[in-house]
Amino acid sequence: MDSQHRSPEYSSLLLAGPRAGPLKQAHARLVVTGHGHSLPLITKLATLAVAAGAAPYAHLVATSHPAPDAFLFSSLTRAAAHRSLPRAALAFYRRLLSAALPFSSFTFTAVAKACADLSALRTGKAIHAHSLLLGFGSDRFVLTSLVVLYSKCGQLAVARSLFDAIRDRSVVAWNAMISGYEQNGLAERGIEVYKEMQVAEAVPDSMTFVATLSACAQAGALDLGREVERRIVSERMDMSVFLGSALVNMYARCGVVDKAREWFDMLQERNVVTWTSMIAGYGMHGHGHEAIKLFRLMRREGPPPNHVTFIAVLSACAHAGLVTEGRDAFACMRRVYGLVPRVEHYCSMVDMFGRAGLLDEAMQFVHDYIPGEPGPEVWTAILGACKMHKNFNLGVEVAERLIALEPENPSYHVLLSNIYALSGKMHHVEKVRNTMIKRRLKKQIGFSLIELGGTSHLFRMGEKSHRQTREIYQYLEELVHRITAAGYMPETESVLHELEEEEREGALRYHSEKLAVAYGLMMSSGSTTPIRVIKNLRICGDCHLAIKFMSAVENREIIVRDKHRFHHFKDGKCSCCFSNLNSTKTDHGVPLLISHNGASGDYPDCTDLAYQKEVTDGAAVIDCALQVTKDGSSIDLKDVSTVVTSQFASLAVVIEDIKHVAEVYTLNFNWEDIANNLKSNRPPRKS
DNA sequence: CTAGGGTTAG
Repeated sequence: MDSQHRSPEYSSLLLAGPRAGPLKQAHARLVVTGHGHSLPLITKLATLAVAAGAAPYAHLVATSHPAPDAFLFSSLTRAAAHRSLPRAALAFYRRLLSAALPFSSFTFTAVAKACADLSALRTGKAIHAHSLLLGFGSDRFVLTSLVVLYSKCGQLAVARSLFDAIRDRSVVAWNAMISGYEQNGLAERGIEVYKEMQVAEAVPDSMTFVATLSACAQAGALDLGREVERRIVSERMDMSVFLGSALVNMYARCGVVDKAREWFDMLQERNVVTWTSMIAGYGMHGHGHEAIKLFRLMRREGPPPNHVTFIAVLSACAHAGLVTEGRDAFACMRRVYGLVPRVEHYCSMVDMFGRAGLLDEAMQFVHDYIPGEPGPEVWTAILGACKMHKNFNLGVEVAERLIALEPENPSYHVLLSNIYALSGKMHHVEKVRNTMIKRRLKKQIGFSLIELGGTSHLFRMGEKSHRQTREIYQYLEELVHRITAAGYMPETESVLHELEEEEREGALRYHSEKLAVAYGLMMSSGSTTPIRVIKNLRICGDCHLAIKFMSAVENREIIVRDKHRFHHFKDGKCSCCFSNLNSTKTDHGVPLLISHNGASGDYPDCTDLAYQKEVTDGAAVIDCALQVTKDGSSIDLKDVSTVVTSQFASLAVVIEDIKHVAEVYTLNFNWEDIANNLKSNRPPRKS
């Protein structure tokens, strides 16, 4: 609008835009016309160069200026962070430091994002401390960027404490916190934040819904997913490709494939993620043919598939026994799309041959296609096939190879003992067991969840803490009698030491998934809605068989989502086994609400302890640095020590963190004085 | 003569 007020030089820069070639021409013009030292022009030039991806050139332009100012380097820092050039952003930030130029909060948001992109926790902490030293400790933009930083580095407790410290939280801050939990596998906590947001009457935007739907997908929280969908529709939100994909993904991963497809068809815009989510949804539920059909359509009229698409396609083929289709897909991956297969693709292929009983082909594939020495993932896939098709000699060989590769990994010992158990060599099973005990190797603990009437019920093997324990066990006993009468035979030997499974002899009938399913059936007899259970590990072979029978004798659809996929049990069959896949009908109607926590949540493990420690340390750093005066030149030692000694446990951490800031950013403090002062002001120990 | 921040899908 005011282009007539701008100099021709400035206009020529704008005209060049974020393109390296034209920018260099404009640069030449600046030099020739004598504007080569104009800071505003050089700033615009260098910033555009960063936007063009030419960070080294921008760096050269900026540093060759005789008197660069703060505006120049902070603009460059921002531009680089924005273009996801984190290393360049940090380099420009260091220029500001070494030139002793002033900082603004804008610089910190940029450089925090750069650290987040790099997952650089140590540098990120130093930048955090530095921002505190300069008095930006309560800037809501800086705090939000730090929430993202600590989330990306897996430090959720620190992220949360910073989030809590934000006064007047913006929707961006809420979104960052929801997505932070979700990305770290703590979907339940993300959902809690979404609910807190409602209570706080903060206004959500489309990113809020995208993040929340992802959390729902991860947690299997179908009811909340539907609620979010209703809001999206009733508020007439713009259906961006992000939002659309999030909806497809939510429905697909919650097991409502038809609804996922409805959205998929309805969307105006579909990209590779939308297509991949839908294909993966089909594959996960055993609809291999649908997956392939959609993949073919994608090849004809969709965006080019990528690595993730091929993982979905190959896994769908493996589970549906579509060997020819899988082979074709694998072949076109590199030839047509130039994608180099990764270990996941190799594993899916091996798994595919293995499941189809083509063990020789699997071995041949490993030999012909996998470059170098195959990794443990590939051997594990081979082993799965050996187990399935009872090839004990090869199985033992492979398991021993795996143990040699990673002696401390408990799951390989479990696999070996499974093979021995299946082949009836019980004395070998005992030997492996003893080895595990001697080396203190423990299996992961499994649990299953079912949500009824808005309350989530968690079961571990042999769980006795539920208030209806007696009824549940009684119900399960009766159920086992009935399925036994129908022909069920416990897979005793294999279950005795099942893969990644709850163990303890004689307790196989009380595996967590059996308890959860029994509870669901008991509490809803007479109903026709499917039973939905989520398990954190893979379902065990015996439970798989038992639940097939349960679906028949109870005439109920039972859906179990395990670590890898969905199992739709109906009429004595499961959707995951292509050999008995006759009915491919998906669920419909209102299912029992299921909730699930991916990692810690209510489930007692060591995570919460770790959280406690983080909170203390993080709070101490913040409190301490807040006591430091704004220009960073002097510290009131008394104030610092008062605060820090109240957080006595984390004294060392505080000193270390601030020291690190000083080293990197050449701030001159007298560390010995500070340390001594802090120590002498320690509170008396409790007697 | 110079901008303007932090958050999204498999």
